[in-house]
Amino acid sequence: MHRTGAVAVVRSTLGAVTEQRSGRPRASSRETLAEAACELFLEQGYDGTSIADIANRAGVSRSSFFNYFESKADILWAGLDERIAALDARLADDQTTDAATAVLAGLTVLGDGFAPDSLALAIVNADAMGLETELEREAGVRRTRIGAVVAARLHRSGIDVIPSRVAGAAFAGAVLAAIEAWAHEGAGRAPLARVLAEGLAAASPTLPAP
Amino acid sequence: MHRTGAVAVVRSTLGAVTEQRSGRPRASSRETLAEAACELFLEQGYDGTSIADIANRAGVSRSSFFNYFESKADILWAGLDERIAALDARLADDQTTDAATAVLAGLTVLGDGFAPDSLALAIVNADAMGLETELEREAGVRRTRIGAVVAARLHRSGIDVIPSRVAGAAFAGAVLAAIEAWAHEGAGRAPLARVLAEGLAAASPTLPAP
DNA sequence: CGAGTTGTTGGATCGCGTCCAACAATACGC
DNA sequence: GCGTATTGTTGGACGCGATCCAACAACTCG
Repeated sequence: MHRTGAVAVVRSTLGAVTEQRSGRPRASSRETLAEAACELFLEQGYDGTSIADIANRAGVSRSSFFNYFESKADILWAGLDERIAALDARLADDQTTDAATAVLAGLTVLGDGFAPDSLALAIVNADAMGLETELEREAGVRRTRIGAVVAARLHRSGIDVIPSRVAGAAFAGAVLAAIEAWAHEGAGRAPLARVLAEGLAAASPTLPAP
Repeated sequence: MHRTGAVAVVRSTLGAVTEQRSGRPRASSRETLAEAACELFLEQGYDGTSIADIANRAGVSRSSFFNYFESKADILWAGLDERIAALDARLADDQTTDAATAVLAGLTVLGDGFAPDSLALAIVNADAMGLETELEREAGVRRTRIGAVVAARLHRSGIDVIPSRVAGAAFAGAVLAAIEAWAHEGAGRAPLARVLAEGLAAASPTLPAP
């Protein structure tokens, strides 16, 4: 069986680290597929675009699409999902006594460096893409996930279940409201941080008085 | 074309009002289908139960299922969805100056008389039914909807967009956290009102100081 | 009894998501 | 250079949710 783990690290002249694993190289990338998808969403709408269409424009087969994204909806949300996973790991490891500041810090870094990706594009062009209901559904999932992560951290620090969940929901709502506002005011121009700070401030009163 | 609107109201001896419309009577009901569905979910799991299975056990055809529910997921959420629609209508009509108390009152009546239906059963037996991810998804949709309704009412009264959405998210989280807690502590025993009040209290600090 | 209305049924269709076996392209040890 | 392990790609099949539609059935009313 696998003798070495079969991973070679190739260091280029500039020192950039490119992980070069054995086996056939990928024929495409998430970015390529996401671009193709967004083009098609604008041309034909979200529902009018099949996964086969997207794969076809990106030059891969329909089967391969699922090597890059778990579902059609994940095209738009993959970026945020990664950050939520990172937030989860961060808050789960956290040993601080002050859960409130840990949550605030975690959510702030979640927003830091958030790039205008396919999600921002989709929010702005939601009507043109026929995405209204789709975004409602999928935004709800992320709100739930963020809320659960935050609530778990708060509950671990001794806060009751219901207040923890309410606070989690408030902070999750702050994140998504901020993303939406940021996308609408031109994701490229202003950083997400400012509007996110406004949301976090609005949600903070749900935390127990210090 | 339709001459009278074709609706006859039949008043029984006890005064109960049964709307008797012209045309073929329904062969089943939401309740019958929901019961059949819950039985099957417990026996085979949610994913292992097809809509054909449900319709079959309830004694109707698969096609007819969609005359009663819009989707498989709606079997569990139809009850709450009706109340959300009522909340929406109530808050949209509301002319009160005090948006905060209007929201609190609206959410309280949303919880009043909430009966332990298929949703409560599903929450309690989520693991047995293999519903964990499904409930996460669908609960998120309702959280989003409640949050949007509340936020719209708050925003109409002059509160900024982001604080409105954060407060909406907090109150929506309160409702769903309350329903979940209520289901887990035996939906039949205690009324939803008490635990819901706890949630609303936890969410209230997101409202502007009076 | 006939007309209008409402509901049921089966079948067709479409797309998402899963699964799988066959095949292709790479790295590595020899 | 050659086998081998590994990783990806591809096409096809499948099941299921959901939509649509024409034909039919059951009821009310005049």
